[in-house]
Amino acid sequence: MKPNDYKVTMDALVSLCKRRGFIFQTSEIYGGINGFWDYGPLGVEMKRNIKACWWKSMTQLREDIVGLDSSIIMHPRVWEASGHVGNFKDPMLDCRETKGRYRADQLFALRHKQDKNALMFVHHEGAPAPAEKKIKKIAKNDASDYESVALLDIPLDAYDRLVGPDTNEPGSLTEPRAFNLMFKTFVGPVEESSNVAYLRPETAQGIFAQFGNVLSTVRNKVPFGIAQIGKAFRNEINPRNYTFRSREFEQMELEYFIKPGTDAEMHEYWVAERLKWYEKVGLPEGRMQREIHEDNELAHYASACTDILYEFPFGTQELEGIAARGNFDLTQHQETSGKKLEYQDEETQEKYLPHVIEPSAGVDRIALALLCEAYREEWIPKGGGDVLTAEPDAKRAPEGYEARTVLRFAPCIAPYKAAILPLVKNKEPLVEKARELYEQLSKRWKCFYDQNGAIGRRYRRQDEIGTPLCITIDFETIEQDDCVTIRDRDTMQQVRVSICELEAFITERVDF
RNA sequence: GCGGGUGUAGUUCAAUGGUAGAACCCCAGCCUUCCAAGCUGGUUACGACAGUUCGAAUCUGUUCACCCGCUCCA
Repeated sequence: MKPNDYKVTMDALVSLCKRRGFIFQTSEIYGGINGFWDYGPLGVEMKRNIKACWWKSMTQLREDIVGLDSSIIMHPRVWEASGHVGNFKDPMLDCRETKGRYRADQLFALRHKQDKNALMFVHHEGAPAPAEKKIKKIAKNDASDYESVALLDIPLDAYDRLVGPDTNEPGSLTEPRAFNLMFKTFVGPVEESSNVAYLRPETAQGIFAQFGNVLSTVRNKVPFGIAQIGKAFRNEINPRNYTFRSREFEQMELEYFIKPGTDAEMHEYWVAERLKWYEKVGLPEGRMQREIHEDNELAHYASACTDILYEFPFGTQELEGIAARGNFDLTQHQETSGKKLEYQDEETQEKYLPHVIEPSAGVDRIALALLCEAYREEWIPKGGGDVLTAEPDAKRAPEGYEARTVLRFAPCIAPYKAAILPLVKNKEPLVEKARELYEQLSKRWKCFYDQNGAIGRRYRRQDEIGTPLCITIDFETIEQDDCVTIRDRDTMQQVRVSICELEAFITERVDF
């Protein structure tokens, strides 16, 4: 089995994440709460590294993008303008039989004009034909004896006489329930409706709402972008797959404002840019997919949308969506707020609302993908030779081999960049030198100091948390050459490096 | 939201309605000159709440969480 073919099981990964402090269930001592997760000491380092790599690639390595950190709670009218309030306050209902889900306000029922206890036939708005057929077939009546009534006007105690749009038996429809995916809260200590506010369901709207202020302070010219990283909240109906679909999550969003008409070209550019970034943080092309949304799947304001997906053990799922949103959002905010958000093109003297390309990525999903991708169980031959990738179902390594678990993170993602290890701990000069080196290197990188137990055990422990480099101080370091042994996580090969060249050596291998 | 499954130590697993055990991990000490060595000692668990019972990890109910399949995912 080739190393790249290894496929982790979620059980093994979840177990390691807890054991080593990457991810914990939130408030676990109280039994947890569905859809929320905590990042432990290693997880938080890893997640910060993901965000730092993104932030650097956006705001440091290019001069056309600036950052923003907008508040999580914004004026409620932001969400009216964006469409989030209007689109998600609708009551929905389910069919127990077909498992279908419908918007209650889009359904109507044919009700017998005289017989109030007769069966009623539910149909979609403007499409009564199937229900009329059922009147003939099931109720043996004439459709002209029936009148159409909005489903929301049907009393709940009559629901057992409703025949659903896709069934022939009554009583399969549940009561309508309000589905609003936004978290509600109150601003100020008094809980009244005039104080209702929402936890943002996406960071993007903070960018659009501040478009004017940013534009007037940074003097950037179109095309230019505003980047933001932050928490967002959605009351997902069904959180699933470990941290993949959480109710509280972190987004990295870029709104890249462009000249109208360049949408297709810029959209393509950003899809390519983002794929390059994924490759750089350790998600190889082979496990990534692109999904291009067809015209009929697009939201009404979008002209193109491409999802970037990763092959998780539980299925191929979305990490990032890159949408061409036209000027929908700026138009909405301009209209709702009454404030001009136009951009003046200095060359043409033309005023317009820029169009926007929106690469929107989920930090937690990327973290999960990176963990899945990095996880390997390997069999190491005791006498040297080729390392084997463990067979998934094998309980233990074959004769002559030892098992190791390793997270093969890209170094820029690894929680610790290097472990500093004195070869033995009961020889004071070694410990002293190691501590000195640890303190020196810690000024530049997150490092780990460990003196406990045999050196081999310490190497394996670092393998399991993905530390790319182990730096060992031995007697030669002290007595002879002022060099250290650097052991590589992936190859397990060792090289001697002079301490004065150490920082350059590490920089070359771990920096993004 | 529907259906199915599972909850015992950090992890993986035991325990006939009657004293909750093991392995690995972890911690401390000893030892140790490069890939999970050894010795000694140590910490830590029945998801929660009710009920049945003289007695519940075990039986019943409720609930919470996680997993699988559907569903949903602006």
